[in-house]
Amino acid sequence: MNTRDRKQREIQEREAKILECARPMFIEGGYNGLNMDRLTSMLEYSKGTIYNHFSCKEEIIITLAIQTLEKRLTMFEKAALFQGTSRERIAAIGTAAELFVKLYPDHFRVEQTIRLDSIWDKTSEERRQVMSNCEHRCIGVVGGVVRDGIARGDVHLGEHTTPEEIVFGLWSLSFGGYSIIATSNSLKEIGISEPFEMLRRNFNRFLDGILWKPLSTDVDYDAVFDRVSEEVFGNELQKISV
Amino acid sequence: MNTRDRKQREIQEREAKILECARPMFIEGGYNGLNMDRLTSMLEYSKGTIYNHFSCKEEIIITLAIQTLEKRLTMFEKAALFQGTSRERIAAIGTAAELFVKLYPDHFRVEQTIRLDSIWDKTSEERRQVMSNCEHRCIGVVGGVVRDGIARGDVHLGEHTTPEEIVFGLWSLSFGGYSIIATSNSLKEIGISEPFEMLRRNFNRFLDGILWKPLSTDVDYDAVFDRVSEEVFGNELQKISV
DNA sequence: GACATAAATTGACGATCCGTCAAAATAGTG
DNA sequence: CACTATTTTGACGGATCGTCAATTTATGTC
Repeated sequence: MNTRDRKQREIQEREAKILECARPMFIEGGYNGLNMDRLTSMLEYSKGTIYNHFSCKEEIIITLAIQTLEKRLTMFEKAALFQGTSRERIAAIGTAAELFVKLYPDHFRVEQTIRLDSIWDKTSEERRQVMSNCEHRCIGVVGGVVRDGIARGDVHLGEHTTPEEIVFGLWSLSFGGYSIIATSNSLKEIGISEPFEMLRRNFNRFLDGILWKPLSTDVDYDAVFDRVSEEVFGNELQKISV
Repeated sequence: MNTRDRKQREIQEREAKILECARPMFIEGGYNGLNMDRLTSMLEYSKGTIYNHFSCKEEIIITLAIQTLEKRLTMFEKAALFQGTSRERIAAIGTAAELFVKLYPDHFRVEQTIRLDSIWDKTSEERRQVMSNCEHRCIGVVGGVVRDGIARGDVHLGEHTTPEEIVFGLWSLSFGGYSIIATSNSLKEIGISEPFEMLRRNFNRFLDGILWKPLSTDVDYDAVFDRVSEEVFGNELQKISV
C-alpha cells in the first residue's frame, strides 16, 4: 500500500501544480486567456494527463473559484471570533472582506468572473455543490453576527425584517463596491479617490441607518479596522505591504 | 447625392440588424457564445461585410454596451426631472435603476460582462471614450440630485465628505445588489425572497444613515416608487408586465 | 527474472471558430 | 457601353479545445 499512497500524493501535487499554473493565465485573460495548449507546454505533462485531472477547462476554473471561496470563508470565520461589541464584530468581518480583496486580488477577480461567465453547464454537479456550500457558510457567518447583535439588543429589526435582509445589504455594498474599484480605470476622474476608505464609511452609513449601536458617530471604527488587521490578520499582512 | 444618403441609411440599418442579432447570442453565452460564423449565416450578409462594420468581435460587444449605457442614461435623466423633495428625486432615480434592470435584463447583463471580460485591448479608443462619457454623465445626474439635497438643506455631509462619496455608495449598493440577484440561482434557499423589495429597503437604510430628510420612517417611499413607475415610465411599462 | 495484464501517458488529429484577402459582383461615371 | 471605384463574398490560414488509438509504465503472478 506504500506505492498507492505515494501515487495519490503525486496526483494531489500535480493537481496543485496545474491550478497554480492556470490561475495567472485565467486572471490575465479570463476564459480565453486560459490556454490549454500553453498550459500543457508550461507544465511538463501532456494534454491527455491534464484532461485526466479535469475533464474540461470549465472544471479547472470552477476549482480555482472553490479555492477562492474557501480562502475567504476561512478569513470570515477568523474575523467572527473577534472579541468585542456586536457591531465591532461586523466591522471585523468588513475588515476581513477588505483585506481579502487587497491581499488576494487574483482570488476576487476569479469570483467576479465565475459569477458571470457561462461555464456552469459544463461543470460537474459535485463541484457546484461544494461552491454553493461555501457560499452558504459564508453568509451564515455574517448572519450569525447579525443575530448576535439582535440578541444582545444592539440592533432592532422591524417585525417583517429578517437578518438575511441585512446580510444581503452588506453583501451588495461589498460586492458592488469592490467590483467597481477593481474594474473602473478612472475612479479619480469621477472624484473617487481613496475608494476603500469611502466604502468603509459607506458601510458605517448603512449600519447607522438601522441604528446598530454604538453608532459610527460615537465609536471610531477605523481604529477597529486597524486593530483587527493587526490582531487577527497580522500574519497574512506581513507577507504583502498594503 | 440622393443615392449617397440612401446608402448611408442602408448601412445604418444593417448595423442595427447586426447588433440586434448579436445581442441575444452574447447574452446567451457571453464572449464565446457570440459566434461570428453563426452571426453571418443568420444574417443575409457574409463574413467580410460584417467585418466592414466592426473590425472585430470586441467592437460589436462594446457597441452593445454603449447602447446599454445610453438606454440607462436616458432613463436616469427622465427620472431626475421628477418633481418632489430631493429625497423623492433620489428615490425616482432608484426606481429608474430598478425598472431598467427589470425591463431590459439583457442590457444589464451586457454591462456586467463588459466590466470584467478582457476585451478592452482590442477596442477602439473612440468607442471607449463614448462609453466613459456615458458613465460620467450617469454619475453626474445622481451627483446633481445629491447636491440639490444639500443645497435645499435636506441632507448634510461632513466637512470631508464629497457628494461623490454618496453616489459611490448608491452605485455600489445598486450594482452589487442587482448583480447578486441576476447571477445567484438560489437566493430563496439563503432566505432572500423578494430581493428587489429588500434592495429598495436597503437603499432607504443607507439614506437614513446619512439622515437625508424626510427619513423612510416618516415617508412611504414605496408609494413614490409606484408613482414614478406610472408617471415617468408608464409608457415603457405597458410593453412588458413586471 | 519472465511474462501477462492493468493503468497511465502521450501527442497527432478532427472539429470549431476568428479574422483575412484575392477574386467576384455591383455601383458610379463619362 | 466601357472603364474605374467600391462593396461583397467565402475559401482559407492559424489558433484552440478535447479525443483516442497507440505507446509507455506500473502491478501482479509464477
